Amino acid sequence: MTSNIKDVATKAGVSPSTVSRVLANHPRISVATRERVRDVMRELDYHPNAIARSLVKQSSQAIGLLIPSSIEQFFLNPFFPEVLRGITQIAQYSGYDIVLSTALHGKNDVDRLERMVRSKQVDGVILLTARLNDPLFAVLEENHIPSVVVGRPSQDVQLCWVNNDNRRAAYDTTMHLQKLGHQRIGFIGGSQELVVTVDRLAGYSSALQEQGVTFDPNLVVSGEFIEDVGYNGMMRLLALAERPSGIVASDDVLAFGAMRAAGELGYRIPEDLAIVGFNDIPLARLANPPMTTMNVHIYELGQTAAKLLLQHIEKRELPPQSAIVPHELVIRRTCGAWNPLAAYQQ
Amino acid sequence: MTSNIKDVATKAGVSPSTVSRVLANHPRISVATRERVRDVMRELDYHPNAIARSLVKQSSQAIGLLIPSSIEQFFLNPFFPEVLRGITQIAQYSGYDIVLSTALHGKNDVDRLERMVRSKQVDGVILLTARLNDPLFAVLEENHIPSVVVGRPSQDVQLCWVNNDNRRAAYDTTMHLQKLGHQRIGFIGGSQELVVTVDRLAGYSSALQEQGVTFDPNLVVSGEFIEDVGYNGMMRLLALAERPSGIVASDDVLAFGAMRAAGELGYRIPEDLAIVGFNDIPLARLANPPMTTMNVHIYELGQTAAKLLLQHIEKRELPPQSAIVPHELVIRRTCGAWNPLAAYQQ
DNA sequence: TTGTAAGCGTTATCAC
DNA sequence: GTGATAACGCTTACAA
Repeated sequence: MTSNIKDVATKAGVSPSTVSRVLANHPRISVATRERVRDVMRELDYHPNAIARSLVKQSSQAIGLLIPSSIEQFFLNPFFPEVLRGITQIAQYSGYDIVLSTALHGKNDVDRLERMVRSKQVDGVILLTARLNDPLFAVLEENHIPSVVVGRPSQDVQLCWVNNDNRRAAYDTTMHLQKLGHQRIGFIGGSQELVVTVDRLAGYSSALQEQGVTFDPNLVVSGEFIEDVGYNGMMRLLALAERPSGIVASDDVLAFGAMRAAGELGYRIPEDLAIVGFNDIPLARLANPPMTTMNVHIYELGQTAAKLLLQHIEKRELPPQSAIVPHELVIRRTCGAWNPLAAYQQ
Repeated sequence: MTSNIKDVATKAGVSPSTVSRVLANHPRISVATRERVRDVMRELDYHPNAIARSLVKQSSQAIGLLIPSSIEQFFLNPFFPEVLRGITQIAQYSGYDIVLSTALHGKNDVDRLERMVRSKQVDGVILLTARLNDPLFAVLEENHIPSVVVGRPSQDVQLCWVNNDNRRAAYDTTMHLQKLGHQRIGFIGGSQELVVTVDRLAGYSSALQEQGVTFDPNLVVSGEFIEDVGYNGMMRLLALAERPSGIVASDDVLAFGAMRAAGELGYRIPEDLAIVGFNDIPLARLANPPMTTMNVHIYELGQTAAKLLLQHIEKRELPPQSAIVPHELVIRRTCGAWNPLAAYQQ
């Protein structure tokens, strides 16, 4: 049916090893046989079996992504497709495939991760989220699996990671609102189990503290990274006796929800309420008004993670490394700081 | 280092085949040995090698996705993550992994597809776009690879596919605008090389025809599925001596671009200009004004594709099947047909 | 109920 | 330069 290396060898009148050598572009092989073997390959429409090769080479030329068990969460927020895009770009360039671990329905993340790495399906893994005290880190460390975490491991583990300086980034956004005169600033964040939430909350409160404002837990809401959470959170904040005049949202999707709530209640943005998001997703620019948001360079985050992983796959003895991807506040209209003359004031 | 089936066998005092049998939950195995082997597995922290298993079983329990060579295109439009989400959901449930074919930098799609399927890396493939006269279809057909196309193959091939009735869907959106009194309706679409574009264009013009309006090529623009194309397209249409009063955009991202252009030129939506999109991406609802758009149930498209593929992987002799996923116009504010009383008019 | 042995399609190590 | 031969780690007749 489908031909194998032996068929090619026989038909070309050589041994399988020779065929394997022309496959690998081995230098010490005569031009004549190389050509002949190549011809036969074409003739037989031969394609080497990647699985067999992986078995003997003990490497699959693939990197695994552990998708959070809630797939919904994963693909509904533009963050993930965008990291994936960065990862894919690097993988593509280096000839690595990407396998999405989805299997083992009903099993927990630890099992899924173990299976993926121990079964030799992939040469390394990228973790797409970092939870507080995440048991996955231990699995990676114990198994000495080349791996990179997108985010910051909360424990002290010997692992590679790529992150933003989230504390600083949140500090910067909060400070931006404070400089615009806001005293009472609310925070709408993701799950408190995520390291990123904790870090951004810390940055937010350190900015308050620096301005002599005491942290008010009533001004903080958190939940999943979905629009509804932003909507409901904003509703709750606006129902407060002393409502905030500015909002730091830890994700653009949350900010969108917050804007929708504010709009329904008749608040004008930015006149009555300033909102700053996080991520600078493509649609932030298209929002009405266009959204001020902290660009964390998600694509670069993905690229860097993949590069780091590939390095550690090729040289397994390399010590763990980490990288910080810079952030950058993109000032548009929702914070009230827009200056239409800026372009002329160089 | 990492233990294999032989280690387990030795330590448990049985043969490798016995270990293999307990792995496969073979019925005819004594409870005693099963327990003993299981204990040793745990003790040795044994995980079966998936690659070796694939080699002998001639199946990888993975399905491949051929990502369009322009990754940018792929992840930048919410359409793809959403199909992927549907596919992933089904794959997860059935214990299949997903491999994204990204490798072979610089090679063309045909090569990438051939490599993926012929190298036995995956048990089947899903094609995420259908181009006019796409050479990929022939590759799939010739190789008798279980496969499903998301979209409609333009040629007459013996392949599974899942699609919307795009002709009808575009007819419906166009008709919707016509019923609202629009005579001059523009069309902003994706690449003319995609079957989906051709189909929607056909539906658009058949609706015009039915209303006795002659098709005007000046009212049609097309390009990639990116926001800029919508923006520039709209600019061009609005520069026309006789500008359209309604727009059918073949993608919400295009519609967003169109709205931005209209806004910049001072046109009010829907008073001066009606716009209808396609896809109902999450942010369509959040647009300002909220966007009227044709929901094509992308998630279901992905699910159906995956289900079909899995069926054909398990029973390879099954004849090709196809499925149509229903569409549904979601009326919001950009078409001017919003009726705030609708909820009370049951 | 369990063991033996062949084989899945490659690559790597020696020879020559 | 090229060819035997032995892995790689598993499954599966066929025996026992």
